[in-house]
Amino acid sequence: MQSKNQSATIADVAERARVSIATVSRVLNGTVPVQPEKAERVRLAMDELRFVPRHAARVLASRRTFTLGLILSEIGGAFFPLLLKGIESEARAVGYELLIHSTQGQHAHQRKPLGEHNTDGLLVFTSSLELNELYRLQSINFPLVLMHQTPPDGLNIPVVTVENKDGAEKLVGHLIEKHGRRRIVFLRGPQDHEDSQWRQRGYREALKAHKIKFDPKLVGNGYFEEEQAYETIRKMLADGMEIDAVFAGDDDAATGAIRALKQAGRVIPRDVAVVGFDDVPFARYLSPALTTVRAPIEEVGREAVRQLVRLMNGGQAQALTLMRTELVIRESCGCAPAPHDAHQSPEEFRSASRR
Amino acid sequence: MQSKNQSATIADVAERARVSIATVSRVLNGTVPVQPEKAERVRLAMDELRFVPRHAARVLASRRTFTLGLILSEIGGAFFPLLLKGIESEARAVGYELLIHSTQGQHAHQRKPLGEHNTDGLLVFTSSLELNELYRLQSINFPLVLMHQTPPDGLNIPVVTVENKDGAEKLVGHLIEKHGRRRIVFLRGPQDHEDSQWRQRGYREALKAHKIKFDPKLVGNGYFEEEQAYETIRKMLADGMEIDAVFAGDDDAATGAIRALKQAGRVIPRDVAVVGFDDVPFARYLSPALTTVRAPIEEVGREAVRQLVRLMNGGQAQALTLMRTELVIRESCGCAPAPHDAHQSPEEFRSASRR
DNA sequence: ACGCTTTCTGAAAACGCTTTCAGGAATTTC
DNA sequence: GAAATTCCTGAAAGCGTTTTCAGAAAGCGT
Repeated sequence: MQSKNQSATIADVAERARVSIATVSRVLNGTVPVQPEKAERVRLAMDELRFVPRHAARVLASRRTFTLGLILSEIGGAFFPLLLKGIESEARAVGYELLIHSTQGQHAHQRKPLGEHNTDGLLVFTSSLELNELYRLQSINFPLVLMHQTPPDGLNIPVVTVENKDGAEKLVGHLIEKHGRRRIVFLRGPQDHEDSQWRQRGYREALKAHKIKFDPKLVGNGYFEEEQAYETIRKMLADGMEIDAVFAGDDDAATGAIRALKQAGRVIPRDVAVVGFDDVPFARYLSPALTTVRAPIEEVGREAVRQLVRLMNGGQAQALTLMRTELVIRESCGCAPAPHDAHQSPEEFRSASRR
Repeated sequence: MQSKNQSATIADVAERARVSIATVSRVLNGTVPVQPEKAERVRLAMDELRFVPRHAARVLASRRTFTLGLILSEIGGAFFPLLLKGIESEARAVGYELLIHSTQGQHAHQRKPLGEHNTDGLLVFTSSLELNELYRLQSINFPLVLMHQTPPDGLNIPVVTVENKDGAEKLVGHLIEKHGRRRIVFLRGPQDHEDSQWRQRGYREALKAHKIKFDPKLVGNGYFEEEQAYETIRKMLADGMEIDAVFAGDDDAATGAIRALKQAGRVIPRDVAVVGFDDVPFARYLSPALTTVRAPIEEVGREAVRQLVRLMNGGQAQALTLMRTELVIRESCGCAPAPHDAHQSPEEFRSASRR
């Protein structure tokens, strides 16, 4: 029955174990008890034939894919790997495979790469899925969890994100209170990125709380990217804009801001303080070490999977999961390095002692 | 026929367009010309019914999954996202979905998560797949491409990797020739990581070429991880070992080495030079800016997909694709920073924008 | 107008599983 | 000891596509 270069099927196993294919399926899935002796025969036959169930057949018959999809706009930056790590590890823990797709800007595809036809549920990062696709999936009751994006009007999709506004407010407050900064640039992220909008709100509230007038000129585009942030700060400096701090939107942008400032001969943090957001792994290794806000990104990924699993099992998910963020004070805001700080460099001693 | 909350099938479309399901399938896949008028009716019906083909049914019938698998030991470090980005973008470009699985140390799973049952081909990073599974897949002629690992004896699997030995040799040579270092530590990666072995070979050849006796004590474990490297260097220093340079195995480990050295009060590069490998994005932002070897990691990912596609299409793949590496001199080796600041050399601007 | 290709089409057979259904054997209940 | 229950099993009906096969329709050269 089993041709030599064709992998074994459940029928081959059944034949060899002298049972029906139904029984083989049962020992495979453990759905219903099987007489131990037969079960053993089946297991033996599976081994001998090196039987591996065809996933597609299984999916087709059971209408479950045991796969979940992750859809995001772009792979890149220091943020992404953390998120992915959280998602992947949790998905694996609950026995799901992970299908990844990045839309990479192009929203136009007719045939949707990820959806009810190949996954049991979808994790959607920021605005990587078109609105009407979101509506469609919701309307067929397809399990969906949003990350870092609240659902559009009329949609009731659980979301997992971090406490952006609060973090930004504390961060900017710190800059004002502890370091007396008043001309603080904000580098916003991509237009449709909700994190950016919340952070901007936090920025403005901090200003307001300290009676500093909001100056729209101090808001520039950082796009959460090193290069873009570099360019924006470079231009501001070239235009002779007076600034004494930069809240860079995220850590990638902070990196670019630092580069531009150093290039222009500004000393950080003496002349201009720089702070980021996220606390990605390399933030502490920047020079000076970056003051930022720690966002539990990996945990966001894990939690999103958990919520999705609840949904896929027919349960209810929490409408909003807001992860706490935490201020991480290092050097780039102007705070002195800790006495024996492991990350301190000679150069950093210098700028610190000059103050 | 189509119940309200059940998504449409090809039969629903056929009925509405008054054609057979075979015809629907044909306009779906464009396999065989269909009378334009009918084709239009079919397309209309598909739209109206919001028809999305069930992936599983398609896979089962066609015996192709249009999915490729990526299997790796761990998601993490600065290396991984670059690789993934290359793989994902190329996979998308050639119309394949990407299934990801990390073995995360545990090699014991009986049921293989990725294989011929759910993918058309597999990308295997380092030694993330057991030997016998590799043999099994090869024996059934399953398309396989190895990344950063040469195939075990008897297996003839194409591999894509980077020129490790050459890069390491040049790097260590530079340390010796230009900076007169002679007590150079090498932090090796995980035991089974081939990159590490080649780099170590390059390290030894450079020593030999300059008539420096190899001292096994100077070889420590870095595991390609910040924390491990930190610990190893810390211990070496605490033991009073005399060293004047560290070749850290990779950039992550270099970061840890730098931290340990700074903490012990050593000035980099004056007292101890530090160099890494890979040139991950943050390498240039370390302080001092890291001298390292640029490995075209993203390109490795892309090329691996290309080779795999050739294999999946029944063609021949190149047995070995060796990507060139390139020395990137910055400050941590002892070379003077560029005129204004190391973060600003035109060369670095360019490469920065590449990411 | 006649055979002969060439195009297009539909019926039906896979593809390899899960799941329902009904029945036989074994066990329990009274 | 008969009836009722429980437990296990196999036959067969899907799951939703692609693909083969044979035939109908249309085009072509003479």
